Amino acid sequence: MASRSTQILEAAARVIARRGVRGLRVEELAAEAGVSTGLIYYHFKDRTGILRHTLEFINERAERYTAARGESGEPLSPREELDEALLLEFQDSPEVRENSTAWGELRASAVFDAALREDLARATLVWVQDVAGLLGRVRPMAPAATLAAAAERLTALLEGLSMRWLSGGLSLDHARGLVREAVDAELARLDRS
Amino acid sequence: MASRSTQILEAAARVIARRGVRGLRVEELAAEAGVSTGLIYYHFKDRTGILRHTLEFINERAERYTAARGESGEPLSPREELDEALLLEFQDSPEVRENSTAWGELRASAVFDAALREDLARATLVWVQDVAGLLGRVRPMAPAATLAAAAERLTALLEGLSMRWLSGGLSLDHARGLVREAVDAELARLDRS
DNA sequence: GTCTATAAGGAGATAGAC
DNA sequence: GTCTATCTCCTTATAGAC
Repeated sequence: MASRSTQILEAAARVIARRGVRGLRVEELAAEAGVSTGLIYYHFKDRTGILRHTLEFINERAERYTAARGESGEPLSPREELDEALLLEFQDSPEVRENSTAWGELRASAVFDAALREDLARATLVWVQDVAGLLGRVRPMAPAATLAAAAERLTALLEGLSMRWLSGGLSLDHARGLVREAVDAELARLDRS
Repeated sequence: MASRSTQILEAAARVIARRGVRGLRVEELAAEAGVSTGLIYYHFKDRTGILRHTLEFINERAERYTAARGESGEPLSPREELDEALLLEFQDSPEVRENSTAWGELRASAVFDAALREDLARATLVWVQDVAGLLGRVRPMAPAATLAAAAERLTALLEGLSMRWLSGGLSLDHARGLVREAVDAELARLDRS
């Protein structure tokens, strides 16, 4: 039941992955979606409207594949769940790449656009708390503040590595290895505190 | 003895800190530098040339303040040197903020602009090796590959935290605390490998 | 080396037919 | 709802005078 709007937003995610938020051209989006530029303005008012709806669309989609992680397959140990949740960002599926790219673009745009900061801060907080929760299941005795700090570092590291991956300076395999070792290092640190 | 080129590049760093790489307009740069657009094209050929030279300029400036760190004041222990080198990125001086902003912009732009990727990868490598060298002086017995991986993580973490700082989601003090703890965690991991 | 003026080509947005 | 055609502004980049 992909409506016209959805069809355009899916195309927008692809175009943003290819050109970035600030490289998105309405005409290219129209071609990608197989519609006219006029129709896009009919549905989304203006360029900013396109962007806002696309970012919303992308967040919903990310929630969907994050949730799907737990449901399928055999039950995992807490450590395995943690690893999986973090490594989810380093897969070469178009959907993950599109989401990572858009997230990085959103983060970079927020530096110059106050309007984006609040949404981004909220989404970041949710992510950090999610990771802190997973860490807490691996080290149940660790204090909450320590878990939160470790989660902040791991998620910030993921963002940093993700940008290096997307900008071509880091292979997926290498990134995944670095993430695993970072989890090791953080867990070891939790044991000592 | 600031030459005209230098004057333009300093202005470019300020404009990029304000508008981003993709928000940089040659006309605004000209106004900021107090010169004409024509002169800018005379010196830098085209928009990409401006960007490339600005990246270079920023890296040199960062190296300068990185180098200046060691010279002044009392001699530091290897661990103190490492901490200082990493914490250098989290100061609220205009110069540091400009450098961090520009670096983040260039990283984000490189995702969509192949012309920037090579320079950026080279600059990243230099940085990683510098940090690996400092780590090696703290843990002289650690294997080079292990040091390199730790340096990759620490620098990627710095990039991630830096973006959060600049996009308003993280205070400088908090960022500095997280960096210190990350160094702890990485050093502890080096001891176990 | 530096400026002024302007060509040339995007890119966002709208009008009006169907 | 959807398309075609087009208007207008903005931006890069160059030409030519000084």
